[in-house]
Amino acid sequence: MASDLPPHWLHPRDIAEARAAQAEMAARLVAEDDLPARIARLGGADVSNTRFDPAKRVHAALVTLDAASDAPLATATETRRADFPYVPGYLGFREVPALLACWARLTVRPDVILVDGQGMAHPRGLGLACHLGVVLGVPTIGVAKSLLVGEGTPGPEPGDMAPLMWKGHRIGTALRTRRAANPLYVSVGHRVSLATAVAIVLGATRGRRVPAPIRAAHAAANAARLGE
DNA sequence: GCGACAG
DNA sequence: ATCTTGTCGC
Repeated sequence: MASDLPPHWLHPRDIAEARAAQAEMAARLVAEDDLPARIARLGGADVSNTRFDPAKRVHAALVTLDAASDAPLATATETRRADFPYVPGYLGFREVPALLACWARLTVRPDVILVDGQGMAHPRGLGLACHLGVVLGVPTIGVAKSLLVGEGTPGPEPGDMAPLMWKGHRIGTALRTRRAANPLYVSVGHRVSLATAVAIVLGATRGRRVPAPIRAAHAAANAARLGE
């Protein structure tokens, strides 16, 4: 399993090496639909950090929810020392390792994972969601609460959207999921088209700004940090 | 050279 | 990401 993964994804020595690894992963990225026609289970991924922690720990969480009821079907968390610092544009190298550990122990696997971070709406088209998706070979969607690059402002009503543009090309969709709340920035992660990604996110929102799978993952990651 | 900058 | 209560608005 780990044998056919890019050689540098785990511990790049420096930014230049990380960039090269992203280029390798970008070459494997699939931006078209290649997932079940009917999504029965939705996954959520998130990582929380401990402020001023000398051990530099990260607390990752992966959850699987029943797509129709939002009922939790499985949860896995992993706490470990971050082996890579937070550098805008290279978040995957900091968070993916712990998320892989979660995936290994997740008893019920989702059809697609909603990731708290950018997908292709990234300087080199390889945000956290793409990174996780390519390494796992699983469909993923990037759902960010703020921008890394690009611009686009949707109308005020839930469901309103605007193309997320950057340097003359479309990299995602700025989506209003709740009135009077900042938009969400949805982009392709892996094996999902942008249109499908947006439809899935909207379908998991239900009146709240952040879709249920990510809210659940966020709660699980915080529990892991505050608990033991 | 000066900002901007997911989590 | 994290530090933090009440408060304004739909």
